[in-house]
Amino acid sequence: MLPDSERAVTSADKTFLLLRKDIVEGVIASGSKLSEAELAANYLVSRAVIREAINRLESCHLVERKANVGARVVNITTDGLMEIYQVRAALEGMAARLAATNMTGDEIADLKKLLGTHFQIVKNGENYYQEAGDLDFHYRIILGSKNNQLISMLMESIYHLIRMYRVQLGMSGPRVTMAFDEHKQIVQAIENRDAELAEILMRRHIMYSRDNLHKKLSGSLNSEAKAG
Amino acid sequence: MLPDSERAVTSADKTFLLLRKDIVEGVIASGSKLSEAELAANYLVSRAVIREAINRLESCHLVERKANVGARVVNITTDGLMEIYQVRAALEGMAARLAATNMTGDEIADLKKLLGTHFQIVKNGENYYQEAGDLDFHYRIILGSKNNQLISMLMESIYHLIRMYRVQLGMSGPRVTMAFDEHKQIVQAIENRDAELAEILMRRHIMYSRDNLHKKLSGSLNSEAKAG
DNA sequence: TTTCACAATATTGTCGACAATATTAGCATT
DNA sequence: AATGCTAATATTGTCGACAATATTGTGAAA
Repeated sequence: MLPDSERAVTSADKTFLLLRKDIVEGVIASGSKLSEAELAANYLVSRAVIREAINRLESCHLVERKANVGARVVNITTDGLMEIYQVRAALEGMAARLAATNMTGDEIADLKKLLGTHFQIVKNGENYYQEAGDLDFHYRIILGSKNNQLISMLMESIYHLIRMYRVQLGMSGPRVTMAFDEHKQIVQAIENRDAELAEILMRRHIMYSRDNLHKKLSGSLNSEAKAG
Repeated sequence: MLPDSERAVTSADKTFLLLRKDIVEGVIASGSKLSEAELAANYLVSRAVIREAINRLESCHLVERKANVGARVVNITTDGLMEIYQVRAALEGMAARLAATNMTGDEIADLKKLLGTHFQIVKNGENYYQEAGDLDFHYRIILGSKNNQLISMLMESIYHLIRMYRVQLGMSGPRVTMAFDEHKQIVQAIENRDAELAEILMRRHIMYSRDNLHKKLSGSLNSEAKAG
């Protein structure tokens, strides 16, 4: 059973999830305006629930609202993605540090098992890393930090933002090149309860990925400064 | 003139700010239920604007909502404050790192000037550090990071949360013991454009403060694990 | 032709009423 | 008396209408 907070019970919950999905996957284009009336018609709900959904999207930093003007999906820029990765490095680095102390033996064993399945995939000649598997790896460490503030920041806003970028920039899918060895090192550090090293390795892992993205994107996307 | 995002233009804006003030200052007790009807009557607005305000308070992690049940002000616990400080250390450490690279010469000069006025205060025999001054110092470095994601996370949620704890635990006011030397070191690192050191020092500065709080609070406040 | 003012339109903000859900109170049964 | 069911009450969720604000379009003056 899902935890109480994750289950969509109310109409606004469902609409929020639908809207988030459509934004993340680009069905609603980045930068486009969100008309309350229009959305209410499309999603077959009243403006009130659309407004509540939009408010929550704003909390995730997926849309920006201006009073008496309306909401727009955030613009995708290289700079924006780089900023997010910088924050991610700081937070997930700390998560790895805390996980090294706070994960139980069982949780670490599970993590190693996950790593084993990933190794099988790599060994079997498939030279890619499933995105889902990568996410699973990171999720476990984030949850392993046992810090609810950290968990909610990463899971409720940053990860959806990143997914939006990945999907819309075509960086998603199975061709993601793997960093299996980096994952292995991180798990080893956690198993050794070496918090300091776990943080350093996790941060480096994320910053490598950031540099990769930067290389692929430089030139292909404007990195304009935000206009007033 | 205030930036567009800071000006409260709509009724929901104003109510949000009022409610936040009252929660942070303990006028509305931590753990207490927020009845929409009651608040609507007290603040002389409709339930719709109360609901919007509560939604925003939830984004700040100041209240928690449960579908069809209602919203409660978050509970204050030692563990909670420790968690927040851990996140703060990670984010502000990163902010200091980025500030060392991204602050302009003028901004650094201003920061040094601010440090000078603090030195005057300390030298003049007042053995305390004004809380406002401390905040001002941290704000400048956060803004100096030039990372909007980082800025919004720290300014829009973490800092209000911390202030709530400080006010309600009586840790506020002018008796805050100063860490002038630590501030000085941090500024020096930024001036030297030593990003690595700036981060280490800022993180240590915050973790010292965290340990201080922990000592003062241990025993005086329950640190129960969150129930179901 | 350009620019400014003003009217017309469209969009967001706010409200009160009703629907759906949770909580409480009372009663019957064991 | 304790437990479980049902009805009554209270609270949150949703809706459509109206108010307030922004945007657009039109026309007059320079």
